Parts: sequence; C-alpha cells; structure tokens
Amino acid sequence: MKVSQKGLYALQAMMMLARHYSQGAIRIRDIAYEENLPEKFLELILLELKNARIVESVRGAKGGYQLRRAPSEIYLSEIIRLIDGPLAPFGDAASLRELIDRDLPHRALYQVFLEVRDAAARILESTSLHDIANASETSIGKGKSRRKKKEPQVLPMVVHGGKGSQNA
Amino acid sequence: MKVSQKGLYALQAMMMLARHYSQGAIRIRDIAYEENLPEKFLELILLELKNARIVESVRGAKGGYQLRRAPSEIYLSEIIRLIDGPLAPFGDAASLRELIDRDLPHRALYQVFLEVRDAAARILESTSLHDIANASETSIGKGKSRRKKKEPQVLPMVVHGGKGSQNA
DNA sequence: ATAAAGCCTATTAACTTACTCGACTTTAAT
DNA sequence: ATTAAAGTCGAGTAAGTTAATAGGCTTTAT
Repeated sequence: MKVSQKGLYALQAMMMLARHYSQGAIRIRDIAYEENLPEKFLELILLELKNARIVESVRGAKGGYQLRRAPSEIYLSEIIRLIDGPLAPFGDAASLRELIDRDLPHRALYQVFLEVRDAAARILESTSLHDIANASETSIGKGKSRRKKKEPQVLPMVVHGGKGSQNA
Repeated sequence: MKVSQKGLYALQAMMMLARHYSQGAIRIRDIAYEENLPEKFLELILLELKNARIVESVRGAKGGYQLRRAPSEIYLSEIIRLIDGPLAPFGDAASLRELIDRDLPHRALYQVFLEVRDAAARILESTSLHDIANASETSIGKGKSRRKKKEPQVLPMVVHGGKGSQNA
C-alpha cells in the first residue's frame, strides 16, 4: 500500500475539515491556505471526496466544503482507499485470496501479503479523523489503550459530535 | 508500501532459488522458465540482487545464480526494500520520525503511518524465504504457531554469516 | 577456439503523478 | 436583474516511473 502526495493532501484537507467541523462550509481557498496545498489540485481531490459522499459541498457564494459525518465516524482507511486504492501491498484482498487458493506454488507469499494488508487495515479502519485531528490530544499510538471501533453514541441528545471517549 | 510487478518477480525468483538451494548455480533462463518471468527483465532484477549481495553469480559457461545465504536467513523485507523501497506507506521510517517531531499539526497522522510501517516490518522482517519457499510446508499464517526468527542452524560448522543470534 | 553463460548500458512505450487552465453553473447579496 | 463568489468539470501537460527489450561485452568450461 502506498499513500501518494495526493493521498496525503486529501488526509490533510480532511483533518482540517475535522478541526473546523460544525463551523459550516469552508472554502477550498481557505483549506488550501491553512494546509498549504495547491488550490486547483485540492479542488479535484475534494470533488472525489464529494462523489464518494465523504464530504459535501455548498455551491455559489458563501459556499465551500464540509464533512458529511462526524470526524469520529470517518476512518483513514476510507480516504486512503478512495485516493490510493487497496491497502494490500500487491493487488487487493479479494485477488490475494484468489491467488492463495489457485496459485499453489506462491500461496505462502500471497498469504504474507494478505497478512500485511490485514495489519494495515486493522490500524487504518480503527483510526478516525477525530483520533488524529487535534495533535494536542491523548498522545495517540504511544502508551496504552487506543483501538476501538465505534462507541455506540450513548448520549440521547444531539451534541453532534459524540467525539469518542476512549479511556477504559 | 507497494510491491511492484518487478518486486513480485524478484520474490518469485528468490523463492525459486530457495527451493533449489544447494543445487549450485541456476541459469537465468531456467529461473525465468520455471517461474514464468520475462527473461531479460529478470536478468536486471538478479543483477540488483547480486549488487545487494543477496545472491551471487557464477559467470561463463555452466554459470548461473544462487543465494548467498541460507533461505532461512533471507527475509522478505530485504528483497522488498531493495526493489520497492521503504516499507512505510509514505516516506520512510526516518523521515516519518522527523515529521512527527517537527510537523506538530500533522504529527498524529504521521504516527499512524509509522504504526503501519512497523506492523509491515514486523511481518516482513520475520518471514524468510525458507518460511514461504515450499507451499506444502507447515501451513503458514493459518493456524497457530508461526513467527520465529532464526532457527540457529545447529551445525557447529561455519554457517558463514554470524549475524546476531537472538533466541531467548 | 568456441559456445555458454552472465554483465551492462541504452532505449522505449505506456502509464501514472501532480499539477494547471479555463469555461461553465450555482447561489448570495445588492 | 446583476454581479461576484463560489464549486464543477473536461482538457491538457511535463516529468517521472514501470515494465520491459536490444545488443554488445566479458568471463569461463570444454
């Protein structure tokens, strides 16, 4: 799996939108400026993210982009898969499983590839924008806990961003 | 991290040489034939592997290629790093650590990248050609045990590579 | 000598990457 | 209704990478 420059831009833009979540639509220009990204290129990236229904746009004057879901509900895996393709180091999970079944001489190699992809998927499918959007946060990936999936939003009220309290 | 077609060819060729280990030098043509690889392209790949001292060549008539170390001493990480570069999904481990230190707004993202690279490294640095060379072997990555590092080559004789024996 | 090998440099077509350009459409504000 | 501020979208492009191929050179067993 490879994250391209474009993929990095996408992740940065999404982190920015996560930081400004519930501040309404943010202009491309402002995202580009704050994250130091090439504006026209970013435009294409946001379009892709919009078509994938991860962000939404507001057109016309006072328009811009915003996340369609809470930052805690958007996983890095989604963004990376969209922009850079499958997480496997070669092919994708499905084709690897095929090869494991059909290409007997090399099945052990493909199994290793699948293990690597599973390891990456475990990390990227359990890390959300919320987890990484504010650097000051609870250390991340250092000490102890970490790794949860959803935290079924116990609050009955809106609060719109039931962040995600990990701290067993 | 991405394994290219070239990288896959390299791994296949190395698996083939592992299967024929201690049968002396094998001609490029025979490797290409047995593994169904483009011969001239394979030649380039083997040259790189030779310059990296993973294989050695015997020139002239009756020449060919052979592994320079036992298959159990050659890890997939070496081959992949040589042909396809660092295991990290973006940049390499060193530059990621730099970014984690210096790019505060994005450090959590780079930390995730580093986690992914560490996970890949754990797998690829502990899987040797011996582990995958013979498909019929002890299942690999399925059931239970797996993951060992060296198997200290019980023979008291040379063993040629006194690297560093860990085996608590 | 000669044939069988690997060595090595160059070339290439196709593709990918990281962009930019500019015309078009939608919408808020006047 | 006009205008200016936005996103939309199709094209284009320079540079780089990938997956090869070609062919002459060198080494070595016989």
